[in-house]
Amino acid sequence: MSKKPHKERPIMLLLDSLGRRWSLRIIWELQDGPAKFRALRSACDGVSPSVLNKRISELRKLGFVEKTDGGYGLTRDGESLAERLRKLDRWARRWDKRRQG
Amino acid sequence: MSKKPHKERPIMLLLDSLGRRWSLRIIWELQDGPAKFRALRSACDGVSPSVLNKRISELRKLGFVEKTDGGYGLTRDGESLAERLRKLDRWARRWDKRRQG
DNA sequence: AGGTTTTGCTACACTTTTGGTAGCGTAGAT
DNA sequence: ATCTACGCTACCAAAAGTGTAGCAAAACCT
Repeated sequence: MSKKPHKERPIMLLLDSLGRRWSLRIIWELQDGPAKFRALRSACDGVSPSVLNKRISELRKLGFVEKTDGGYGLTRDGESLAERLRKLDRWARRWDKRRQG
Repeated sequence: MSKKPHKERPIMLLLDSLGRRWSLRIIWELQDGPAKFRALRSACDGVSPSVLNKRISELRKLGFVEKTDGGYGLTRDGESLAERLRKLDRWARRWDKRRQG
């Protein structure tokens, strides 16, 4: 036992926030540099602006995204998270090979 | 250029599937061993059985979860993904400290 | 065998979230 | 003044998720 209640654990906050549509994708799309609202939107398969705006607010509140002069960009933490996504990307490729030969 | 279209890339499949509610959480909750449907359900804050069932099917199709004698458990790939989540957990704690001191 | 429990899971009505389109208000360039 | 690009809001439709009740099958007891 001696575990903190789930809701207080940072990982739970992450699993919950990032387990929402477009959250991870947005970070993924920002990894190569800042993007403006509309550009980011079309990079994310044309996600609706209302949702995009909501996600951006959430990600800013979590400290992953910030407004820069070139549009929206990743913060230090955002970059760090993006790096984890790149590792996941490599993992995903191996996983995919295993799946379908 | 020379990038594959997004939809064909494994990472996109992952970002899309795991970017759904409870997907990551389910894997997280299964990391300590198999769990039966109802136990898993209450571990996941009482997620509704319809959604849980849908998620389990998806995760099984992706090859992360399988039916074992003790309930639902992680496959090799599932374990591997769970290991990544544990790393994310450690990362999340550092991130949390940075945020709120 | 008969009865109780436990199990995975479906059905259904309801709420929340997301999708899709139109377009406003501001700012800068012409 | 006009045009363009911008972030973003409003609106409604569609999809996804919630919450509760409960069924059918299997497992567990006498």
